[in-house]
Amino acid sequence: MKDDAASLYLENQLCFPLYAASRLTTKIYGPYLENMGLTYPQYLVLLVLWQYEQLSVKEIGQRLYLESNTLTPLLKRLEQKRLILRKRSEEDERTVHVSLSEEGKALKKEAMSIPKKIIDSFQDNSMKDTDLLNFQKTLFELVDILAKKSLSIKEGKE
Amino acid sequence: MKDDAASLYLENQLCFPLYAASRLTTKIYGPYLENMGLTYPQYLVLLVLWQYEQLSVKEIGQRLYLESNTLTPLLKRLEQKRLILRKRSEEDERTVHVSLSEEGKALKKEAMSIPKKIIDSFQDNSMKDTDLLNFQKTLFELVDILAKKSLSIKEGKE
DNA sequence: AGTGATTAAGTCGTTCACGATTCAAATATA
DNA sequence: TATATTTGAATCGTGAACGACTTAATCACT
Repeated sequence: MKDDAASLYLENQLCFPLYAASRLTTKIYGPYLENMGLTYPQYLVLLVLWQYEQLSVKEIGQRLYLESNTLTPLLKRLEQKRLILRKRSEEDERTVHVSLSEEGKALKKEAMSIPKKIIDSFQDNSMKDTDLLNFQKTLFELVDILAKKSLSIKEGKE
Repeated sequence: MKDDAASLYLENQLCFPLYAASRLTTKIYGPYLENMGLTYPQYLVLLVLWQYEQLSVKEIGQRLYLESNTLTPLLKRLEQKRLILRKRSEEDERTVHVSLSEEGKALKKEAMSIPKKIIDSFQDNSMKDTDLLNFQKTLFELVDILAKKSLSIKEGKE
């Protein structure tokens, strides 16, 4: 990679296409989530709760790479929608346990049809399944590396 | 892909790792941009202006997949920092031309050192260059497909 | 037991994203 | 030429993200 002006252009960067792809994929989810009255980050929280039943705010954050300053207001909105329950732990009063309400559990059935719909809507595209699988694998590796990196940045600061 | 609960889990999805990777990479840019007093989206706008000198709000949006409701306030902030100029076109009073101030142009030199620093900070990682290049290629294809897709969703709505 | 550090959640302020809408200018069409 | 439609930018409201900070509870160590 040459250290000249070209390296500044969008096409040559990694961060921009990730940023664009993230926003664009979220937009594809949009109509389906709107039907359920959810935003994408709210859907992600439910996703981990459908998998783990009960988690602390901290544990949700570890899975989504988010912190309490983002999660607390979001969880309050999910609570207002009667989809989750928040309860302060009795063993450790610092932690708050988040779990699904009956409505929250019920929403899982509806949500299960989304991935298939998203995939179907891509039937006409030109990407090979093998390419996509490979891509996904690298993407997860990247997330892993980035998470460690950004953690070390944070610790370096402190 | 089976249409059961497993397909809901984060590990099996594409959108979540994109979302995570996007936020994590932005965080890596953080310290460098902070030195220049910029946010990542502001940096992106300067990036396209360093490449094209002058663009309308619309044209910037086409390159970054953003619309005026996001760009207008952002551009005003860049104007306040004296990095760009905004001038309503005389041929077509609807469009606003955005161009770089001298300070904005001067910032390019500083910005040029960032990509190398980011890359260097990844020296110790385990990803092969070839994998990364392949990944980047697929990522751009994906952005292209997603952009078309989300455009057709939008038009279908209208 | 006492105190100093750490930890989990929450608050606050700023900046994105984005849907819905408005407004004025330009274009198309009757 | 009138009028309808489209277009580019801007405004508004809501919900993320996130840095910096606060608060209260727990832990670690003497």
